[in-house]
Amino acid sequence: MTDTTLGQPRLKHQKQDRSKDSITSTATAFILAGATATGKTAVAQILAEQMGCSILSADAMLVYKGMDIGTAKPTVADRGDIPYAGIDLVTPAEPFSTGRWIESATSVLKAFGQQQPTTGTHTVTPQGKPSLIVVGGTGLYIKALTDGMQSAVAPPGIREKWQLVFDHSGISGLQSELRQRAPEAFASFPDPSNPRRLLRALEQLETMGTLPGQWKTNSASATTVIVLSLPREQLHRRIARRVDQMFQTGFIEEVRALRKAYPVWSATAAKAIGYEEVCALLDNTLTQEAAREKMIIRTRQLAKRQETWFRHQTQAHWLMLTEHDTPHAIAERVYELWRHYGPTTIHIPG
RNA sequence: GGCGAGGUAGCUCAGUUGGUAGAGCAGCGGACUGAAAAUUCGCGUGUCGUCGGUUCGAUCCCGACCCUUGCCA
Repeated sequence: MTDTTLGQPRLKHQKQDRSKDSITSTATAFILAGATATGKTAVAQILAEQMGCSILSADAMLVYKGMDIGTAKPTVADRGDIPYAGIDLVTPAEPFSTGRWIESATSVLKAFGQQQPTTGTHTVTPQGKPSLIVVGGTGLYIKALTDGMQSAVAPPGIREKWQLVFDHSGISGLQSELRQRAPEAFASFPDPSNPRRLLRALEQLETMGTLPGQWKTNSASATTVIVLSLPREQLHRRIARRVDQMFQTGFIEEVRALRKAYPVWSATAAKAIGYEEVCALLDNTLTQEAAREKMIIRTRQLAKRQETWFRHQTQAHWLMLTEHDTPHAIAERVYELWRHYGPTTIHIPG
């Protein structure tokens, strides 16, 4: 089959990377990405059923238990018999991070790694061998998976320390701290007015002695992610429709119940699109029409940022869709592309 | 119908003592290494309601008209 010949150079390339890092094992997965509301969840479900795969969600908001309607999480009925990982990992009261997601993903991959051949013939559906579909819109999670994120858990207190610097002396405080510690790195810092990145850079510098730089495995050229995309105007229409559906299917009630169960939410969960607005609605600081409007706008802006990420940060094959394409038809096209590219090899850390 | 206020970017508005105009939001593009649905950077020509008048020159002053809005009838 043509799959294997196409897959060959990639495998060689990745084996080289593997030797210079202390990565012990690999797994393979098919990766499906795309902006929010492009329909990737339904497509992944169909493909998982047809191929006998499990699904690993790469989405920063599906990790929260109970945040279902507003995150467009597939329902239990939607999921059928397909095992899902990467969802319902923590409560909205707990903070979450990319690191925690990788941790969780790693344990999933380990289970799959043992069942997968590391080299040789990869077919799209290895007979009798369950395979993994990674689906999601959080580009950083996918890239962390495919390219290997430098790992270091900062000891508690360090971020707080730098946060304090920021609170007291603002962005210029962080800038001068970084300039002092790493002048040449600061000079070429990509966006020096971004407090998050400055803060994280200082945190990492203190913890690991290095700044964020090279990805661990430079396999971007070998990884092909399928990205679903709709024309902007059609996507905007779908977003508006989906937000209205959320309200019609009890979104406000969901948020009300969640607040009762968890009076205080983590900073990450509290910023979720829709949840922030409906909380404001319940606090009477926003009308329902204003909440709806704001949700639609924020979702559109998210979608735009997601597409920017996939355009520039991942080796992607874009699948241009129309709103008239059915999930089954899309699934068929994705399947063909997966046949063509073969699965992506993922290095499992540890 | 009378009196007042207003009609400027997709929206909300600022402004020009007359030399053809700029903010916020939206939109578009970019960045992104453990907060990522986060955070952050860049991009502003639009018959200044319409038609006349005054003027070297009008979006600005004057007149008429159209539309919106408030109060009084």
